[in-house]
Amino acid sequence: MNTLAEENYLKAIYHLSLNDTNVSTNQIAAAINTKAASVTDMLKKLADKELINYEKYQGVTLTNAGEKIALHIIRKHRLWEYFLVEKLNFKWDEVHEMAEEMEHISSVELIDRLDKFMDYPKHDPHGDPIPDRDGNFKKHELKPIASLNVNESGVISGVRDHSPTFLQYLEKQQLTIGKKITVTDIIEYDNSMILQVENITTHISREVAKNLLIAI
Amino acid sequence: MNTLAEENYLKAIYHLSLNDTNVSTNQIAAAINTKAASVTDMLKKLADKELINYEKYQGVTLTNAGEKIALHIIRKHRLWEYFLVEKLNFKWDEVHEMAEEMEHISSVELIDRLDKFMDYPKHDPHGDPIPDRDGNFKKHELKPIASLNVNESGVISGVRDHSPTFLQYLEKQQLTIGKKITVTDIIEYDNSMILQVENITTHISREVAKNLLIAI
DNA sequence: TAAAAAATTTAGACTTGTCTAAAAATAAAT
DNA sequence: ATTTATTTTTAGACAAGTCTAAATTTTTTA
Ligand SMILES: [Mn+2]
Ligand SMILES: [Mn+2]
Ligand SMILES: [Mn+2]
Ligand SMILES: [Mn+2]
Repeated sequence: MNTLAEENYLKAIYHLSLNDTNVSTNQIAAAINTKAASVTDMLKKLADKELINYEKYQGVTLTNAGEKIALHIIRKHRLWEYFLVEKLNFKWDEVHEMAEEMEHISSVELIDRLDKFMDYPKHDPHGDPIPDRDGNFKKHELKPIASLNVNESGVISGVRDHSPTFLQYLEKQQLTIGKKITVTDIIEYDNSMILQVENITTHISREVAKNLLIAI
Repeated sequence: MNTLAEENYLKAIYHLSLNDTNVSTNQIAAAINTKAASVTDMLKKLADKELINYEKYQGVTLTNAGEKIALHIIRKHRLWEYFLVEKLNFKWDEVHEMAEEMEHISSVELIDRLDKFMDYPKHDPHGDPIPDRDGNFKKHELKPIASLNVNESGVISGVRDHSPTFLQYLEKQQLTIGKKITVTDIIEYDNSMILQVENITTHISREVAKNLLIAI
């Protein structure tokens, strides 16, 4: 099949494609923690395998075959994260690095059985959708809490920043997936927000409000 | 830590050490499906890391550090096999190849939690002992059914051949781990054996009798 | 115990994936 | 529309792991 390195490139390109239609060499290099020259080498290999569309200097897009592989890796990543949290009781800020390794386990039958074992979860611990075995998922439309006005509310459904420190902060503030929040005030001076989270009042910075997402 | 290749070499050396104190280059090459020249290269690297004791032309033994790593990989392999059979309902002949990949997942915390999740199993689906987190396990003494005389009996506790075809054959004959068997007759002509397995009578070849193990 | 056979190691080469430094192309700024 | 800055690609090198073919060592056999 594909090497571990190839899989990581395809996954990175997929994620970057969500923000930009054409993904640049430098973007990939930054995402994957390598140098641009290394990326160029790999892009040639992936293009040879017809997993990406690549024109020199013009950036890349995934072909259907490439996207299918990327989605399968993401499916595995998110199912293993769900397993680690729901079955092995890890916290949501602890599972990403382990899933980075587990997503490369190749057996399709294994991942389908794991999916069934957990009763076909639709979202991972961070609120991200889990593709089914055919790569399909309903992409829920989300928006940042920062876009709300006073007295508007929503249900926390995702995060834009997956770093452990951010996730730990949210956990401490009880700002976790599924919680309903209401904006009770916005401080004009710094655009920070006062939230009502169930029966708790919390004050979050603009920065946090931009990275915490609610269902539309 | 150690690379995937290094881990596979250490594991192979460990398994071969159970039969011979000094493990030869050719034995390793056969076990790992490589050429002797490649093995020699790797032995030098492992010796540099002080994971094996290596003297040119004399074969190798594991150091304590090397054995510890090997046992940890074997622990992971067998725990994942147990998981696949007990939680995901795979058959005992289907899990080895998947475990060959999963045994390289690095997190120690993950494997300890998996161990706890399954309530600290002592043996994998093939009857092999699962080392604890310190590498300790009680090596059960086993002997082949072939060593029994007429009217002697024992409990099936392991296999000497782990190939899917052998395991499938055993499954079909109900000759699975935990079953009590009694030798009711031995055919002198070919040394094949008639077994009573609970309320079923089965006829097995000498070859099979040598590879099916019972607790002493 | 000397010759033959088998096992092991060395030498040199190849692939994958990475890097630095330099060249080329594109984009931005005057 | 040039010049300047940024991005991307090429050139050449390196480490890990493997291979074949040849040399060396050990073991076996006569
Ligand atoms: Mn993740
Ligand atoms: Mn996630
Ligand atoms: Mn196995
Ligand atoms: Mn096993």
